[in-house]
Amino acid sequence: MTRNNKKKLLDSKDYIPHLAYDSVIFGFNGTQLKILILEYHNTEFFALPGGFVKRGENLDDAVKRGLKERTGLDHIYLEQFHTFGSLSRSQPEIMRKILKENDFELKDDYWMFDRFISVAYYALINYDEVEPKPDELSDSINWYAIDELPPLMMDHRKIVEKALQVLRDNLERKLVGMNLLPPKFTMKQLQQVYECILGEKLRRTTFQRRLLGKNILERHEKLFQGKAHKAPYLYSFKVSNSERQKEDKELIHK
Amino acid sequence: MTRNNKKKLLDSKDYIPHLAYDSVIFGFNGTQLKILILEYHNTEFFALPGGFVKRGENLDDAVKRGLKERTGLDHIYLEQFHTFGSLSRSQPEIMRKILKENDFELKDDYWMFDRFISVAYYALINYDEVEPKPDELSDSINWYAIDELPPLMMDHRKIVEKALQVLRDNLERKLVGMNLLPPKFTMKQLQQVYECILGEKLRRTTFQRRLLGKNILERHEKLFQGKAHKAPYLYSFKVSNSERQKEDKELIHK
DNA sequence: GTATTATTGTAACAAAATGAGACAATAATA
DNA sequence: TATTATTGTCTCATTTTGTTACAATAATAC
Repeated sequence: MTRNNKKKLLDSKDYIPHLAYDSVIFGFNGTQLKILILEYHNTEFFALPGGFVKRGENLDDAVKRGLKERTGLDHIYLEQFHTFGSLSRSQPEIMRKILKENDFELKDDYWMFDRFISVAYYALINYDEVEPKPDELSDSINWYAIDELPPLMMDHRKIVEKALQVLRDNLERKLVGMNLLPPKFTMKQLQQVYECILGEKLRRTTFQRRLLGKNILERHEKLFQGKAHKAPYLYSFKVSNSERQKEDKELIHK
Repeated sequence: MTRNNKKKLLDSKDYIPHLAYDSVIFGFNGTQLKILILEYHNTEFFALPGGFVKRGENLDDAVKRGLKERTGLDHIYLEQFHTFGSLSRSQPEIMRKILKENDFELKDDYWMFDRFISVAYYALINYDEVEPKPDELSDSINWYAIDELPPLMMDHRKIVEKALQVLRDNLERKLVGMNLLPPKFTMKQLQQVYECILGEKLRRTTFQRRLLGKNILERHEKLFQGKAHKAPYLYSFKVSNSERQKEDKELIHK
């Protein structure tokens, strides 16, 4: 595509103006808690994956659509956690630069340059199942450990921090581990998820006793890792992922 | 005002389209947990107090403005808890009826008949300090006990239930009691707030020991109620209301 | 005055949950 | 066969919570 053949902008008629969403997509690589960050072409702007809501589309569905496009995954564990609506968060010059560097034809009154209120969601996905795909506007989409994030544009840093705070609060109640780990995992892996999210070390024996005491884990065969020590058992959550999500929904809409 | 002299509609130029807020305003009358519900003129529509966001206004400020108008109170404890964005929640015929019964001139393409996404907040206020005022559109605004609500319009019932669910989750962490009680209160009053929110009875001695153990209460003089038994002490929260809110804000925005 | 009544504050003991350390079991390796 | 690192579990101490008991006390009845 050449500079003379500009790309067509998204039509304002198709989208709800002033409303966007941003998603904090968490994954666990076995050691670190990471999130997906994209970088826009030629701008050095790092940002959370986000998008807009179509006029005939449920808010939740818009977010699911965006996640599907970026990760290829359906049925992702998703939770809305805050809506960011301050005036100061809108910076039209940033959006202008992004579109310009992506060879879009620009109009001064284009709807994307308006003020936006953004509904933020976090998603929990199985790191290994995903091959993130950059979209049309972005150079790359990559995993970044939560304590090694690049400088993020606009208020995206605040959004990530709020997501982490809510994730922590939900750690026990929502069985967060289930959505960040493969179906079968060792007790050590589960503990590492907890430690990454809480940002502190936990006592091994207490953790094991407490988790087993909850009666939510099923024990399976041992995992022989080829290491010179006793092999750990594999565990899975008793309630399946999808059932658990259904329960949460029922709680919400009851 | 006569039928010939129709009222002027709010101008779409002043407000962000498709975006509204609703507020679940909790108060405690000493026995029951209540919320403020308004009834629109001549419609039998019961609804949560809500409003719209001005184009040059922070989302949070819009909600504070609405609360101030309805309760006369500044510096209310306020927490955003969910954004409702499903397609099915929008019912333009309801808004049409409300405006019609209030003698507004109607236009078919009026912005208020569009789809709305609503950001929901809950507020905690001291029941006794407030004299709720109906606005232009509503006959009345009254306290209703949470288990004796009238049928609410649109999805407002769901909004209330979600508010209660979040309030429960926040009960310990956010010192909810502080904002629902007068500055000085008895242990029994505090326990009643907890019981109303949780919807279950608590054991008196355990509750007292646990709350005193937290070291957040200050003991003051006794309250002589003229009853034939030992007079209870009055307590207050050690951290003042406003300081506590500041802490929460810092947590959020840090 | 004195006994009665209802409620409050706290102590005392039991039960449950958690902290901290010890130790046997066990895969691979030397 | 001994060694090594890690895992699963046990034990005992500590803390928290559940439960019961009981003394203190403000008003009232007598």
